[in-house]
Amino acid sequence: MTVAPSKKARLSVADRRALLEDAACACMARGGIREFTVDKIVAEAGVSRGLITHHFGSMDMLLVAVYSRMYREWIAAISAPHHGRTRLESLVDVLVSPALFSREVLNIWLTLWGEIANNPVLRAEHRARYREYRDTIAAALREAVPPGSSIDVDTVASAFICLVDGLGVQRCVEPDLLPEATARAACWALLSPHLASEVRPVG
Amino acid sequence: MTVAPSKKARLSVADRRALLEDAACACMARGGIREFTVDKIVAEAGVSRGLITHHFGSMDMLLVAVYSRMYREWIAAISAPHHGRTRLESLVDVLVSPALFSREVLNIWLTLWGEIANNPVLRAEHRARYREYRDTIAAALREAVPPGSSIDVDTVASAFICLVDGLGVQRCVEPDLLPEATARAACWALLSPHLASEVRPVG
DNA sequence: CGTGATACTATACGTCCGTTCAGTAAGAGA
DNA sequence: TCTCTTACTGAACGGACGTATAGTATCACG
Repeated sequence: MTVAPSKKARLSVADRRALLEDAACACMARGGIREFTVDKIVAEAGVSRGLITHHFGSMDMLLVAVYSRMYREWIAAISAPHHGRTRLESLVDVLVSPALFSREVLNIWLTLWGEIANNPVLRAEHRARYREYRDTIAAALREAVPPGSSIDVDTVASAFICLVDGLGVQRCVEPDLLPEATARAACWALLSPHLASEVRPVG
Repeated sequence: MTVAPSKKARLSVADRRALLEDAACACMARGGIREFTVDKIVAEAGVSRGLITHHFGSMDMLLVAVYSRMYREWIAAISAPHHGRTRLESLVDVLVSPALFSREVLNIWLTLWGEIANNPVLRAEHRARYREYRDTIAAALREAVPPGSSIDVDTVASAFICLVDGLGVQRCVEPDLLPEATARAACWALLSPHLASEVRPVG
């Protein structure tokens, strides 16, 4: 369970913060916001109770750090190099891959969304990150639309993000009802009508 | 704020339960799961602390009651009579109407999803309700697909539900970024390719 | 006009929450 | 080797949590 590399080792601020964020994510993945508590997180990280305040100031600030970290990793994952396929194809594949489309990861997102909706600090963080996310998808989309097309890639990207979010909800709540292939098909059902025919994968 | 129709009136079990469920929904709509507490709910309802245990046994059971109620009302709303339009058209309209597509209602759903993902009792309740929900949409869809079409309406209904869920997340987290018209357009973008051309509304 | 059933109140209880803070010890620089 | 900074510990705090329960008051029924 608990990773205890050495008994009394002092870590750099960055390393210790990362370790606490990891532990916080593990707790959230396990039981949502109810597991996001000081006691659970420090037990997971194998440190003392005072350390969260020392490094983050408050639980709210740790929550923001976790959110920021999740978004950063998510965008990095969908921006990963694509081997001999279109950017959009590899992007969709990554989104429905076990790395992102797992109950654990999605439970963290679902939990964070519930907090964003009710936490002004988190919402401010969200605003900036969402823009970056949408732009990444819009860029991939722009490469795949037929030349001279009049569609607004930002709008399509927004709708696509909504679908991906909804697929995530479904997958998190009832994983067996939504296999990876079905999710991928749903993605292309939304995207294909806007694309040049040669870039549409088989349905 | 608090609805206090009479000072010491004794209500029927059904009425009092409904009143407590209303109060619980109001709290959830206001601040998610963090407002779903005994103190907040009884204050909202204007009753004493013991009443939740008396009528529901525990907070967990109240949560299940709230979930059941939300789903019942949601399905009733999308099943409402449609005046001179196809069932599918009026269904989509209701889904993006202020009655359902409001920050308050969606905040309750978002909160409940987070709980379903981590609460076995709620998940069992969800399973039955979701089936009913999907069947309602599949029925409306079946009326709109071209005769002899080979599409699987259940699959399309599932994908559509995911999109609606995702639109709800987006709308709840950042209402201004997703106006009703955009949401409606996203719905039809997913549905239209499967429909007979004469039933597609203008984009 | 009693009288029993029970909707409802109000208090008390133990647990867990996030934060504070005085104290400890590790490790870099001298 | 000494010293100073600070990462880190762990106990203590006040408050909020859900639940249990003894007591009160209301209404149906006789």
